[in-house]
Amino acid sequence: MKPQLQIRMNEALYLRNPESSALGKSIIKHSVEMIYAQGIETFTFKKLAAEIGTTEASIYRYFENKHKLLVYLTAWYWGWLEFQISFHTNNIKEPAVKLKRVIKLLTSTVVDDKQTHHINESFLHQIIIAEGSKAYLTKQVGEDNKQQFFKPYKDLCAVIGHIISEVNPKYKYPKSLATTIVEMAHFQNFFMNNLPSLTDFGKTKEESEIIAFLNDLVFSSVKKK
Amino acid sequence: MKPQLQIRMNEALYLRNPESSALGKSIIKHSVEMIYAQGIETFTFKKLAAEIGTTEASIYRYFENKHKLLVYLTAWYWGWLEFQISFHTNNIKEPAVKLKRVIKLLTSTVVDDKQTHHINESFLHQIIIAEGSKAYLTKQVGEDNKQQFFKPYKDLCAVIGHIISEVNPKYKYPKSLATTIVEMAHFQNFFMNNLPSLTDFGKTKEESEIIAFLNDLVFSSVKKK
DNA sequence: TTTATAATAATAGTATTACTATCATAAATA
DNA sequence: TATTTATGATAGTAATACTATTATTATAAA
Repeated sequence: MKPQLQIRMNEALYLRNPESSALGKSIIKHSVEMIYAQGIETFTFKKLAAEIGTTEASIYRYFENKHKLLVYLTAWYWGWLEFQISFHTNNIKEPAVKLKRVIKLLTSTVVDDKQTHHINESFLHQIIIAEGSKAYLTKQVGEDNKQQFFKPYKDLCAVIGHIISEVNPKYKYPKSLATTIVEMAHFQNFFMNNLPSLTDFGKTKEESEIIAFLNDLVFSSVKKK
Repeated sequence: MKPQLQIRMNEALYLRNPESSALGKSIIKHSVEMIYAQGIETFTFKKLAAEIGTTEASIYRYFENKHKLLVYLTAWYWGWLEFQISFHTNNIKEPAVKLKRVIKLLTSTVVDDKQTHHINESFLHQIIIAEGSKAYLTKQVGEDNKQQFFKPYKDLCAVIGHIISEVNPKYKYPKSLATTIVEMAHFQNFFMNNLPSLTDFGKTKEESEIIAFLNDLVFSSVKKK
């Protein structure tokens, strides 16, 4: 039996820790499935309660509202992804190789690790692509940021920024390039599948092409001239 | 007196053309002001009606719902911006110079042209930064796309893609780079002002730095090697 | 084993949102 | 002057986003 990977979560994101009970885990599991299937706009706590056979009131004991739940899921994802990245780039010395691996991990469809836990990472990956930016594109972004809700996202970007600086310490925009990589890994995927004329991958719809594009973009900029 | 610049709008975006009446123009004007001030989430047709001294029912005669109104505003913005770009790059022959000018126009805070019309372009620019991607990050993106709601956005990206191809006909990802420029012009601005540790411009908060970053990014990639 | 203590279920209720419908009236147009 | 059209006034509905209360059940401490 594999040790369950636990992502350390900011306690201000929930009222009761969903990892602490069967109901909590069920809330997370079915939230992911339902938001994946119907999108965050039409998803409601009432529908979720019906789906898992509990009451709205019970769900509100775990999460203050839908926004907090979305932020929770995104924070979990970024924490999980940072772990994946540190795991898969662990013994790579060459920073350029490491950066390529990061781009691949960011862009590739996640395979759900069924053994590990109740969260379907593949669904969650799709949720992050379509809904992730809504977590911070709000008027409360300042408040939420003060409460450290975006720390996992910022930490991940910082890690990528550091790798960029390792590749070329003189490159002037490591942080902005890091966020560009992360956001574009997702946006190009969304566009490829939904507004294909906005990308150069509309024909094949291959993730490998997004990876090639990002590699070209990143290494052209970062490489010493 | 300047000729009023009219942006040709997709008729499926509205029930009654808001440009055709004083009430319609008031709806647009105050929508922009209110969404700018309070964000799309807390903005409602009821509040808007109260603000402009009309009824909810009257507003619903112009727009089916809030989403359509947001899509209308974004479509207007992209149409307007494409006009700005064609105007300001009109007699530039050198494609690289043209591309630089485009990056500057995309990134710079718009100055409201008070003389021209009821839409405050400066507010609208901020709305596009914070809310623009919500216009297409939905489950109905396919439907909306079929109805051509995103044509102005796609047209603008196509124009930029063509300029990129003029700079280097052999560059492999003109479309994806075009969307990257457009999205990053906005996201870097949002991050700079709201989550500054994600960018390299948190200290100065200067738009000129975003422009420098994008120029470096774009020309490193596009230039023949 | 009893008892305290949590957690959940069941139920009800409120304010707001997102609309739709109807009818009267004012303004524009033919 | 008659008629079309836009708006205003008013009402109403279903769904959303919660909050509150009380009854049960499961768990864990004494």
